[in-house]
Amino acid sequence: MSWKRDKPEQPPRGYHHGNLKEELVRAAMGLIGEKGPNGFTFAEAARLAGVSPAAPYRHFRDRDELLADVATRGFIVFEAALAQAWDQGRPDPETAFHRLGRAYLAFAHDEPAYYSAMFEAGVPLDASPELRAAADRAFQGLRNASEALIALLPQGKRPPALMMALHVWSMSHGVAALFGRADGGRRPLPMSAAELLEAGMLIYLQGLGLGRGAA
Amino acid sequence: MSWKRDKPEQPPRGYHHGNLKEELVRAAMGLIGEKGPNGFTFAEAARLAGVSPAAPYRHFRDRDELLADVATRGFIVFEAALAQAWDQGRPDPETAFHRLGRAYLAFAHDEPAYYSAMFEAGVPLDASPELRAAADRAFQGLRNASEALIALLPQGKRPPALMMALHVWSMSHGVAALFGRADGGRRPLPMSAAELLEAGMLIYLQGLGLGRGAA
DNA sequence: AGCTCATGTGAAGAGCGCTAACATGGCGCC
DNA sequence: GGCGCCATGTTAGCGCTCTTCACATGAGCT
Repeated sequence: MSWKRDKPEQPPRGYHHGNLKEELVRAAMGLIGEKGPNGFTFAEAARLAGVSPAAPYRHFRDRDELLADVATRGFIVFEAALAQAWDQGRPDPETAFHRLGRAYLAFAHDEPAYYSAMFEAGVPLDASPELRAAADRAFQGLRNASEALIALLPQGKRPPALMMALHVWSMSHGVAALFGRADGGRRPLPMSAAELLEAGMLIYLQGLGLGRGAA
Repeated sequence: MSWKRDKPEQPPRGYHHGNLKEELVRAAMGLIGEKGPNGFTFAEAARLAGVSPAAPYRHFRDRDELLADVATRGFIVFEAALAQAWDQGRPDPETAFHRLGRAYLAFAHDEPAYYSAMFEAGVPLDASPELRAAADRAFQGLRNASEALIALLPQGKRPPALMMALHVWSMSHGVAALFGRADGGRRPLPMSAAELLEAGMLIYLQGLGLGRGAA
């Protein structure tokens, strides 16, 4: 015999779902997180949300728009995480900066769905103005942190903050993309991705003249 | 009126193609290069090669195997390009090292199909032993270069070569992935990706104590 | 109470991955 | 030189996805 609940946790709903858009996003994130951005399927997200395959089209123009939406939300959460880690450079910029690096990797590791949608799914940055804006704000956070660090240097020896921010982002993304994910199949390391990035950043800062005690 | 050649360069062939595997790889690379690793379709590659949609399965178990094959070839070409740029560290390791960096970006820029298959398509490194071997050889090239540079440092101040190679790869990949592609939609920069990487590497080397004239 | 429109459903077309059964003919063997 | 094997091609078809269209439902405003 079968109880009426064929699917788990299916609070009976009427013809209208009421909160479909959010549920689709959550379903999509679950799929992306476990099967990668390509394993995700519009139809399957609909199935998980308990609606017909055509229903999602009332909320997203197409599959790519859902992906872009996830990426946008990702950048927003990302920026918040970075801002919290940076904490306005307290107690001092160097300490805060290393927290920032760890936060970057933690995000990539703990939010694979967001990170995938943001950097691996091939979503063009200008898929929507909101996406671009969210990405810009996140980058601006990195840039502000870079500026605070650079301010510790004597005037003659200050590199452009934009360049430094780009370097930081590049190295962080490189480490995260190549070694930071749990998605087996990539290279095993003698050190954790976090340690690798931390060491790399220390060397980089040293090169700028921000070595320990140099300030 | 139409000349008999409906499709360009279609030398009439019999039932058997004769060189289908190679032609499929070339078709796949064309598609990946212009539409990304997801835009590539097994069926379309077959169409480009002028065979039926089922024919590719005589040469590749499935779509992923073709992708892995492209990635493997990519790593081989990549390793050759890096080795040529490194040129055994001549005339001196620093000069050769910067050539290496430029070669990395040039490869990412000039061979988008290879680079996509290698780093963006989500092909697991152990999809085949050949793939893993090719990737390992490429990395070994970077590692050897790192070792040569490190040898310039006084004994007490030498970091692990493996770590340095990982840093170099991370930063290179980060720059290439975020800013180095022509696939519009990403961020416009006040400097070229090559300049960005060059500057980053200079700062990093400076941090290691390999600054100009420090050797 | 009645209307309207956002939000759902079902059916359907086109395309893709992949398999199975069948066709062809290049090449090695006698 | 003729024969047969089997690598390599073909056609047919299943199940799935994305997407669109016409239609159904009912929540909320007037």
